[in-house]
Amino acid sequence: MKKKDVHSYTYAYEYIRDQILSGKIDPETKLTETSLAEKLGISRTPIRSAIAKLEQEGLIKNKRIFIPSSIDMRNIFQVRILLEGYAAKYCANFITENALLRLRECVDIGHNGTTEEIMNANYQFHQIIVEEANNPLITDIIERMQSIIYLARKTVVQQKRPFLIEEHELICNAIESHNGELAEQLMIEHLQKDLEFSLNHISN
Amino acid sequence: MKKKDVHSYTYAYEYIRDQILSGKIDPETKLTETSLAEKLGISRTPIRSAIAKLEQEGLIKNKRIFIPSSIDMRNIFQVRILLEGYAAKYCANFITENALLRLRECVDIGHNGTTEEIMNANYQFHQIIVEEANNPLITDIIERMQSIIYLARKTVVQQKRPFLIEEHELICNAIESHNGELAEQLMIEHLQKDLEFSLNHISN
DNA sequence: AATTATAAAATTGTGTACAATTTATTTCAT
DNA sequence: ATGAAATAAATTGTACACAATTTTATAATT
Repeated sequence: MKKKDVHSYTYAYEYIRDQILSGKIDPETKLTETSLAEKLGISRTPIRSAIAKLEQEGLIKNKRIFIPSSIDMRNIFQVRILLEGYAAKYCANFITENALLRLRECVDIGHNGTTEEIMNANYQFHQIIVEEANNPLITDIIERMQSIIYLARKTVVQQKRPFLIEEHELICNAIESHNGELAEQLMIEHLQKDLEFSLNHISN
Repeated sequence: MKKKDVHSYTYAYEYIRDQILSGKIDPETKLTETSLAEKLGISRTPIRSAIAKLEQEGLIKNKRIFIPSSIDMRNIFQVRILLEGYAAKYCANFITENALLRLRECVDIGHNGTTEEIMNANYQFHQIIVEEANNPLITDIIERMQSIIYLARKTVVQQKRPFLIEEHELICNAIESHNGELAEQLMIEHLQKDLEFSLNHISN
């Protein structure tokens, strides 16, 4: 699909990541460099790079798929609450006009879009807020957790958690009216509800 | 705890890391796999692993040493404030007796130790609080920032920032008396002062 | 049968050669 | 000289062979 991403290790990374996230790999199986290399028809070197990256993203641990426990999920969401809560508060004062428009668009898609579109809009909504916090480190940290966050988002969107979009809308409104404290509080509650719903609806 | 760390990539990692942190590498020079491999007398493969790790720790960027700007430092400390502030608050309720003792010991060493001992005690002080928050992800994130945090700590300790140890003592007291809100607030102010001092006393 | 010791297999770590790509240098036309 | 194009050099990406290590299976001892 890309021209620039001809590199084998990118290909391997995306392939393995998709296999894990779509649940096509039995969680028990050990991901060995050799077998993956054979399956993809490339050498072990790029496979190793790909696994290293997935390991630092927390999707793989000790060469095995890492399925987050409830506690792991709570830990991840605690970090999200701290960082995204801060980002929401910060946004209320410093968000750009353009970003606010895109944020509003995410809410709209949330109301009218297809499941796939909503999945993406949901991601974008949080991403915009994080990026508008103007702290690349925070963006990085959140980015690193995406693979696991994805699992929760899939659950929440596909199983249609109630008030999901309405909560986005409230956050959006709070940011628009420059109410940082409210935006932060709403974001915290929003994430807590996402967490609880995910834990009670373990899909795959 | 010390395993068979004969692995070349561990050796390479520690060597390169030390060279950077002690300022022995000119920030302009590009860290090429080949030249490092030659210098250390090993092959490029383990060098590559080492560089990948240092890159994800933020000490290297695009194969060049990453010297954090003032803005970068502020961003890093913003994350510390969020995570360590939370950890301090959490600690006030859930810290173990043993950890509290070790925390107190760090304060004592801060008063009486040598510069090197204080450096380590300072690290330990923050580390204990972070670990007692019982969230391995938070521990990981902080751990990943250590290399850069080290630069600030060196400045603060070696140039004897006023009230450094006293602030630790106050935080320790707040935790001991289960005053979470106070512990958090003190930690935030403590980190802010560390940041400002570091920015005004750029040592290397 | 359980436990330990030994051997075999699988897997990861490392070195090295070469290909692909990026970066630096030279050449040439204007 | 300046800038574009061509070329050379440096560097990274990949494959593969072999060594070191870890894991698994097998045998031996109690």
